[in-house]
Amino acid sequence: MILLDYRDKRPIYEQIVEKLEQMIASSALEPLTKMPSVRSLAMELSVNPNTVQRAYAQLELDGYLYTVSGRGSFVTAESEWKENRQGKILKEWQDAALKAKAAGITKEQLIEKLQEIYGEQHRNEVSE
Amino acid sequence: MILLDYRDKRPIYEQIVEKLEQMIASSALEPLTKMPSVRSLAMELSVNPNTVQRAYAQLELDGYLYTVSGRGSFVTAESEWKENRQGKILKEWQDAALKAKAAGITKEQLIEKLQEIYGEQHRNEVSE
Amino acid sequence: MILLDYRDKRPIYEQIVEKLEQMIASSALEPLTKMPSVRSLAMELSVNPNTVQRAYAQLELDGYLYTVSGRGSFVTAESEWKENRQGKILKEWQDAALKAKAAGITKEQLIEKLQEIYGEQHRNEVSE
Amino acid sequence: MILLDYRDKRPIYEQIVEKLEQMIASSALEPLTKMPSVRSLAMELSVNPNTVQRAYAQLELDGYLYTVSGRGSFVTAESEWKENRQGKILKEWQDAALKAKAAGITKEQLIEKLQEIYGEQHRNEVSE
DNA sequence: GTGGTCTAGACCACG
DNA sequence: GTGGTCTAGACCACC
Repeated sequence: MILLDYRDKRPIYEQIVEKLEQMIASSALEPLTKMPSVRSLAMELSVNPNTVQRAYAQLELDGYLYTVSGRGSFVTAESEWKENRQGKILKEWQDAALKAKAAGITKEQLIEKLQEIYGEQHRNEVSE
Repeated sequence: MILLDYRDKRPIYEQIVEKLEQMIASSALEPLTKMPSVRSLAMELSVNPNTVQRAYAQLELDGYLYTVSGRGSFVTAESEWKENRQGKILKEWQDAALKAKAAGITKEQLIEKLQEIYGEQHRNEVSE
Repeated sequence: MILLDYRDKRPIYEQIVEKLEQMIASSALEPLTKMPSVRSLAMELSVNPNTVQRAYAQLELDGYLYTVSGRGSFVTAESEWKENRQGKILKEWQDAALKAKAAGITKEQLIEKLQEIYGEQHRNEVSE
Repeated sequence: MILLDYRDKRPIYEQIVEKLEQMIASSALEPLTKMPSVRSLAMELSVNPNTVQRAYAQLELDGYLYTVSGRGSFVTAESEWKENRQGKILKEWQDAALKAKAAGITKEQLIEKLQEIYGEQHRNEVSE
């Protein structure tokens, strides 16, 4: 389910975090679901358990998971992270927009691009 | 003029690159201007000359500077980087917009923010 | 395997780049092979790790390697650099040929030399 | 007559050497002609006299000039450098050709390029 | 262990 | 004085 890109310069744990975050945000992993254990997910991804551990820790920090000692990790209810997440993403987008403005890109150009983006219904993957 | 943030995870030389890039792009440093020497800027920033040199090398690669051994580094004419820069920045903005869409932020919200951004005449600094 | 010439005016890192480039281009180092670590190659060449690192960084820029922090550097698949490389080398050759023409060397002389070069099966090393 | 390119990464004295070499080789400066004095050429080029001095020294080493103390520098007779020059240029061309062969460029491609080069009668400038 | 960054200090070629 | 390179040695994040 999760595909790691070893040529990506970002650390692996970060890639895992991002994928799981997306899966949770898109409800592919539903609230209260039990996450796979650190060990089993590490096996599945052929990755060091430390790495998965780190990803889980990050996700817990960000409010996507909660961990019960001895029982495992679970997906939290939406409310915990939804607002936070949107805020963070919106802030990044604003930064990018400010840079665009500073670089001389017009509002009209950006709005046109927005129309394109929101027009496409079936591509919600981030361009690379 | 340049403020370094040592708590920032990004390397120092990259911060220097970014700041100088902005200054050049915004014409705070005009074409053909002589840049401060590697050593003097290093002193000013309390940083090792190697670090500044690395920043200059990167800026040269990106077409913002040209450098002549024994004479100094100079700001290039606009045409060399302008188009390239806009393309890069626009791409980053699109990625951010796609993420925003995926996170459930509506087109209307984004357009409203754009109005604010392009309306404000006196804040063209990138938020941090 | 790699011999450094300290009397050569070119920087050491550039010599390393050139040798490795040749080895990769001639498939002496096959795609996906793990390169020796920065430190180990530095030891082997009796050179500072920084110097090797710089060479690797250059090779990555040129598309011969990709490198993953904490895991090592790896040879890329052919396609990434092959075309680019041929173009660059052909351009150098044309420059040399134009100089030869300007110096009064005839087309016939050059063609004769070409016959020799492409006739010899066992000397494909660049003369130095 | 001589145009210096301050954005060229090669040292200035080398650019001067190359231009003068070309002028001598193409008989724009005839044998036994007196060269301009170091000081006057330095003035004309807006360059440090040391730099011109160095260029003259190099040209003398290569056999293009000879210097008579107190009288100035003079262009040598052809025989002194002609053979030498052709040899050096030919060697460079061979190196380039060997690299081309190693990069998988065929003899036919090179010969075709040669036809083009020797076909053009009016472009004997080195491509850049 | 790996690569990435940084410092301090040195030497060189160039102008 | 200028940029370019190199060394020796250090610290960090990641796996």
